[in-house]
Amino acid sequence: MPRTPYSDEEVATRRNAILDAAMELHDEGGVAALSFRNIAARLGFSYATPYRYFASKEALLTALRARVFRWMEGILMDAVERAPDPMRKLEALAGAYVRAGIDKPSRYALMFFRNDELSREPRSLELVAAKRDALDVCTRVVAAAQEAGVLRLSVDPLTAAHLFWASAHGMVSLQVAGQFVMGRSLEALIPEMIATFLAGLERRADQDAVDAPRYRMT
Amino acid sequence: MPRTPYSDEEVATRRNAILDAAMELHDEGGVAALSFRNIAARLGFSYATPYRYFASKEALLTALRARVFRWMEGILMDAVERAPDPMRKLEALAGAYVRAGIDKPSRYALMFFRNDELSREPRSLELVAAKRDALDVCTRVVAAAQEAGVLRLSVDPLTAAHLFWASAHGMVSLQVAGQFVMGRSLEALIPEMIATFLAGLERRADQDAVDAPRYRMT
DNA sequence: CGCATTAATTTGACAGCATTAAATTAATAG
DNA sequence: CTATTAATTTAATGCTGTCAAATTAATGCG
Repeated sequence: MPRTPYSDEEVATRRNAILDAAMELHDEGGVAALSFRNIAARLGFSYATPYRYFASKEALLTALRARVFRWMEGILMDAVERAPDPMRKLEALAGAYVRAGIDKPSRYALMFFRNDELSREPRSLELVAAKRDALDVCTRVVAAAQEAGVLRLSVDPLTAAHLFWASAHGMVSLQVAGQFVMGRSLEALIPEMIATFLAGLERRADQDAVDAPRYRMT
Repeated sequence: MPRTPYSDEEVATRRNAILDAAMELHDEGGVAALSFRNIAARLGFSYATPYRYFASKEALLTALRARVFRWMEGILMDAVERAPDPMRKLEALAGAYVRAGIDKPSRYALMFFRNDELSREPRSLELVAAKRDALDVCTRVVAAAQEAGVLRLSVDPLTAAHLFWASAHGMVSLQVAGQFVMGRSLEALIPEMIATFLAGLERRADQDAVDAPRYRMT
């Protein structure tokens, strides 16, 4: 005799609709424009309805973050697929990452910047998986370059991928935050960064194989 | 016959008191705990009083950001002074930067993360100067290492300082944001990053001087 | 059909926030 | 003591997230 609950697909559809609206608002006006009330108004229902589908705003932001990581993963995979050889895949990967971050700074900020930066992120298998898959794209390209013999590594590919990611992330987030001094253009710095980084990986491989290191951390 | 306005020193004193309280609150509970009402309550006056000294919360955050950059500059200078030789100064600089960011993540986040990431930062000579001075510490150390002959550069010291900063920033902010995959410790990655980066600078200097580049961005 | 039952949604309410305008207090000079 | 002006406080507005209560909607039974 009772009313039947929504099926899983119906719930998923509504969750997706909420996330679609949230992404639109976020793209348009940043995280400041993202409120349950705005989302509900855009979808035409009341302001408390999202609570049926997301326990809190933090939970909604976590789901949105996962979406943005998936979006970035798609961009990276596209760029890698289009590039002809392993070295150009590495180049394309870094370029696509940087371009995406600069084209959509609010999305990039959502990936990494948190308002309550002291509290731990709520557990979300979805988000963890999305992050892992995005990093995996990078790791695979690095490993492929190594296997093809065009990039010798002094560290394992996962470590190299982390370092590569950190370099690119540092560039993008400093740029997005407007930290670079006047007259420095990112277009000029990014190739420098990539070239320096790759040369550093190779140099250290040489040193490990041939010579005593010129510089070594204690 | 009128009441005399506050002198510049009195105004500065009150501004400083507000910023002190703001820094305390921010250190304790992050940016979420930082409200005009909390600051005023801690100082024992009413919630609208800060508006006499800061036009908006964004203006207060800008002033606080400048303070944090000054704080970081002091940490970097201390570390550099203590180190005996140019190469160890570079090492100490990077180490101190990373350690400061990880020890005080909320301060580090304040330096670079903004809530309304789309709007431009309000003009503030104070903040611009603080940023420049902090970067100058890095540039000087890089230039000193170059002049001492222990670090050959393929780019000018300012560019190298930017790249160095971006590398360190990428590591710290990924760590602070909890992005590194399980089992990766920052303590292990940071020396890798520094060694790779410095080796890359030198390798490229070698290539420019001696040989054809193994890899070059187009 | 009416009706009970349960899900989904809406509405109301609360506390907190930034911000501005009006009201109030404090200090000074005649 | 009082007029004048600075500094502060209070009031008020319109946001926000969040929860509880009220309401609407859908279902199956008699």
